[in-house]
Amino acid sequence: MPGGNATIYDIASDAGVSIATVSRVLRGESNVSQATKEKVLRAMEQRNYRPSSIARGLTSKTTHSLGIILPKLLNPHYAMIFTGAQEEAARQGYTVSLFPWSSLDTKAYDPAAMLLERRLDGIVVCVEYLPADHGEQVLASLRELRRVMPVVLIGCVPPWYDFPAVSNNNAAIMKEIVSYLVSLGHERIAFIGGVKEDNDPMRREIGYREGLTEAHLPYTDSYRVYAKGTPEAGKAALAGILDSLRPEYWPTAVIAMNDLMAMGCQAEARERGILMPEQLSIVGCDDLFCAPYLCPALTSINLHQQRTGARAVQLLISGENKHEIGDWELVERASCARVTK
Amino acid sequence: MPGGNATIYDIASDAGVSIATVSRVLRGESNVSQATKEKVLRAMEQRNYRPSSIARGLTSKTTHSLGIILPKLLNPHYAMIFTGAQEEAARQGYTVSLFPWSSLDTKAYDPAAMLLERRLDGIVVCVEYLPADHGEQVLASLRELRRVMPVVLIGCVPPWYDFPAVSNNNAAIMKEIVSYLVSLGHERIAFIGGVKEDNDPMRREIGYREGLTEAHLPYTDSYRVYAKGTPEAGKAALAGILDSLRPEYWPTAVIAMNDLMAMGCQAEARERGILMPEQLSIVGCDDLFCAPYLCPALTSINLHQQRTGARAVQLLISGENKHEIGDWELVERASCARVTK
DNA sequence: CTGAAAGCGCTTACAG
DNA sequence: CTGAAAGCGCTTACAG
Repeated sequence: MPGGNATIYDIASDAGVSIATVSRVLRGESNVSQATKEKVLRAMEQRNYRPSSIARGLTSKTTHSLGIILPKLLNPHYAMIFTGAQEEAARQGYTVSLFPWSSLDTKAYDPAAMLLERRLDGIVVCVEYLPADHGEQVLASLRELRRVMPVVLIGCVPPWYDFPAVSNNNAAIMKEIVSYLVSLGHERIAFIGGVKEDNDPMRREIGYREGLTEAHLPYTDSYRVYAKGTPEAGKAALAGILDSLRPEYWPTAVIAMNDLMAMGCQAEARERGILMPEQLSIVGCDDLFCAPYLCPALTSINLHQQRTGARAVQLLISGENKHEIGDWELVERASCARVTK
Repeated sequence: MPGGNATIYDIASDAGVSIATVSRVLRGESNVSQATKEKVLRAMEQRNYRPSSIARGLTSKTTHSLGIILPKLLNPHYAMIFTGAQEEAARQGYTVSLFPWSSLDTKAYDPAAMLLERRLDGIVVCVEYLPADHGEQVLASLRELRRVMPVVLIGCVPPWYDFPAVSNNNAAIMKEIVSYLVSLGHERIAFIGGVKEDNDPMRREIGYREGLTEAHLPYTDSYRVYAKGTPEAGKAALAGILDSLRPEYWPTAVIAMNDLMAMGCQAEARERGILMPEQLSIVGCDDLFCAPYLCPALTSINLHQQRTGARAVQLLISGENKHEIGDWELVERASCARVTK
């Protein structure tokens, strides 16, 4: 047996000490004489001994393993969050396993699942959105989950949820995007994406309208389309706007909820022969790796997702009940242009 | 205590039976009378009892948790593999945690790490490439890892490695791409990407040259550039080719090792005002979600990565020592055109 | 069909 | 500074 199979008993007998002593040097306790410590260390080395984290977990009630619930790893936005979370976890000696939760927005989560049997030390939950019609249901699931293990939220988290979380001020982001487009002379600015959210004071809706108000621009229902965050949905959404309006009322700029939707918008505009950015400016969000390679290169919002994931893990491990708001930057690329009259 | 805290002892005493009996119904053994079974089930329900997979693991020597080692989750190619692996694992009651292994190609892996203490039931390792200069080193690491837990490989895996694996016939893929381009009239076909690989009989190099040979086209060193699989590297690689040749010798088509590199090639061509696909056809590989949204939409190879991940997990769990070769399809999009003379 | 007992590989008081 | 013993929550023979 090359290794991984020796137990604390083997080491103890090899070193001529008790298992309690071995356990002490294992955990780096100071109350062990230098001499015995070395004996034990040598024995462990020779056997290529690795303590079983699972046996350790049985007594210590801590598994050093975390979970993360994501809507969809295939969206690089979440891959970035996961990567940040995993790296931070590894740094602190934790492992993280993936639990997709595609049903977050439709069904109550069943905490009776695999999740519970794993005795995780905690879990990061990425909340994509809190639908107005059943946000309460989602919240209830989260609370139930929290009764059995520490939870840190990422995403849409109204302050009254009282969960440790790291989120973004989506309202502020949207407002800045609107201001940016206004500064380029845009007056007809569409906003595509997202379901009708609950009344999170930081929801995008708020910032979008505030931005318009500040610029003394009217809010128009025709420029606001609800759709889920996929390229296909983005494409269809823009098509819907264009089909419903006479060309002279077409928006000169559209803000997409995420880069995926923005990609779809580009595809639709391209098909229709709408020049970008001359006739249509587009802003996305998430700043995916492909944003610089789209046509035109997509202006987007860098959300520092890896940092977000890392912070969430830190909160989880430290147990702090903080709600942090991440910072972000508008990354200007070629997809936005000054309005030509 | 709402749940997750009851133990098998609680259930046993509630139901008025021994823990052995509880354990039996837990594991769904048949030799339990219907009556006691129901009593036990009721007790479990009332306590919201969830067996501890970690206690179970101590005795049964099986943790039902798998690992996956990826070069880089941020490349959607690997996110697809992971997703497929995770879904299949969940279906079979397994959990999978992520272990990035950025150092696979440079340093020997230290199996003494976290990996070992976790007592995983097995691990899927994605091998990006087997560098000619230290492929042996990588192989040695893999073998060492395998001494302590079951391993299934994904990626570049020469048959003589004798590992269970699911890989692609990269040679066949490359050959088909070359044939496809030849059928469009291309004669100067560049191949960008990958380090110099070891002598895997299915390596891309082989197929590339075979394709040329079959079309009675010369192999030209100037059209073969080694570079790693990032957009930046792809961009630089194409720039290198173009800078080194007089325009009349420029390739009319380039095959990129993956879509990431292809994106970089597009960017470089665009900057130089080279028309795509009229003056330059490009083929990628991996068929990332963004491929249809690039300009022009990128022709690529669909590798069925989710299926690959799922199969790897199946091999891991079943313990079969098979080497499977996944199938794939060329997905034609707008990035390739007939050569104009 | 059911139970008593040992054991999995650690940690944690408790003595000394 | 070190050891004997109990215990973590299960599974697994072994009896009956």
